Amino acid sequence: MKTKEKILDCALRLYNQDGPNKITSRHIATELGISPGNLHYHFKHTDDIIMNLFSQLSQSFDELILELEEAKVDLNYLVQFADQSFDLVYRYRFIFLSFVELGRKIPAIQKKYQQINTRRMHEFKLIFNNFQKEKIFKKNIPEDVIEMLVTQIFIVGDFWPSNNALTLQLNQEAAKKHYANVFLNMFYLYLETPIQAEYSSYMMR
Amino acid sequence: MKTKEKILDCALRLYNQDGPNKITSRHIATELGISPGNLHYHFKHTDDIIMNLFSQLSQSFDELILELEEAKVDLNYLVQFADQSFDLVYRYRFIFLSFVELGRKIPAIQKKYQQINTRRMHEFKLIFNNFQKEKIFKKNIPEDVIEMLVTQIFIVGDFWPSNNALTLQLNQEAAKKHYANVFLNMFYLYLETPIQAEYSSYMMR
DNA sequence: TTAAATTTAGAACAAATGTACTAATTCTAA
DNA sequence: TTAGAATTAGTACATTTGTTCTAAATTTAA
Repeated sequence: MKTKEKILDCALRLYNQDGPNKITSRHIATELGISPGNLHYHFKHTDDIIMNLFSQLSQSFDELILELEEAKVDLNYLVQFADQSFDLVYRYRFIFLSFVELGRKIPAIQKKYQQINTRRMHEFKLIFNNFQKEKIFKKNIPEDVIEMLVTQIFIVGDFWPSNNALTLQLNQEAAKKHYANVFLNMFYLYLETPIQAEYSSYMMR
Repeated sequence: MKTKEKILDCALRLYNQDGPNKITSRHIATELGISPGNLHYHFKHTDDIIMNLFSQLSQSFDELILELEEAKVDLNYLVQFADQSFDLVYRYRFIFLSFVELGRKIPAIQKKYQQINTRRMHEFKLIFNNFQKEKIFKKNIPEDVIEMLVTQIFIVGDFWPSNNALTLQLNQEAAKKHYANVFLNMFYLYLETPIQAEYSSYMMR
């Protein structure tokens, strides 16, 4: 593996472990057994490492949403999307655990997040409208209640690692399972009654 | 006002403005026009200031929950509780915007948060069970769906300032209004159909 | 093989930051 | 009024951190 990749991998691991505030370029260099001079040859600024990791994350997210836009989304697909999203969020959890501070320090992060968020919120509104047409969702739900559901979904989807870190501190598998459940249950009551039963089986994985 | 109070007020303002990472004890001292020596006479460690502010917050929260535990909670009361909670969260928003990092740096913060969280989650489960008995909530909702609702509620309740900071960046009044709506709409579908209409009027404030 | 490019180590510098220390000033209570 | 306590200012020090610089080592390509 190239040194540049090694630095990114090591940084991701240390950031996830101790948070980006506690980890300095010297920590990363020491952990890798290279000199600080070498590290800064590959990344002039320490923030470039964080920005680089964020770019990895946002690219993966872009790909996920692109698939979503092009697929025929049914309930099954939605569960699968949630699964993949949760994996991604866990992999780069240090970003979500310090999102606001990173966004402040590195404006490009905040800007890109806004793009992704706008796009996925729009996409989910379409999906839910479609669910209503196809009688997966109940028909008689006010427009703005659905609108708010989308906001709720993404707050939970982005900040479950923070909730986990502050309370239960579940490990990867347990956390994923628990919060994917919390997430998917957000639209349980939106489902048509016959679908609810079918949907429950997804939950029992 | 005593110097100690002035320091706390000023720190709260600056932390809310720029985040606790960017603000040092020197910043606070300069802003107040006092010397760093003076500031550290009142707070030996910079983190003591943060801890002190967090104690203010958690005390207010404790009081809110105590009221909740002792009151006969109906829908009206719940809306009022949400309102007060949102005011409190906004007032100390810097904490919620950096919750995980602060919890890591100052373990007492994390510990106290866990206490509060356990308590309010327990209380909300009781309230919702009661709502089912009193036919405010629908009867045929699975136990664990209600259980998850409580988790969802507190993730949204604690991290709406983060979502706001990263996306819409609404100011105090607009943010409160918007996210209180998002929050209260989380249990719209849980309400018995006749109650839903009545409940809508609360939303239109 | 060898010259150029790339990579690396290690030292050094500057700025920031928490905090300790000392002396002066102000306040308080007898 | 005055001695002691509390408060304040200002300086200084140690540590951390990002970053730069120089020279050595290694790799690459002709």
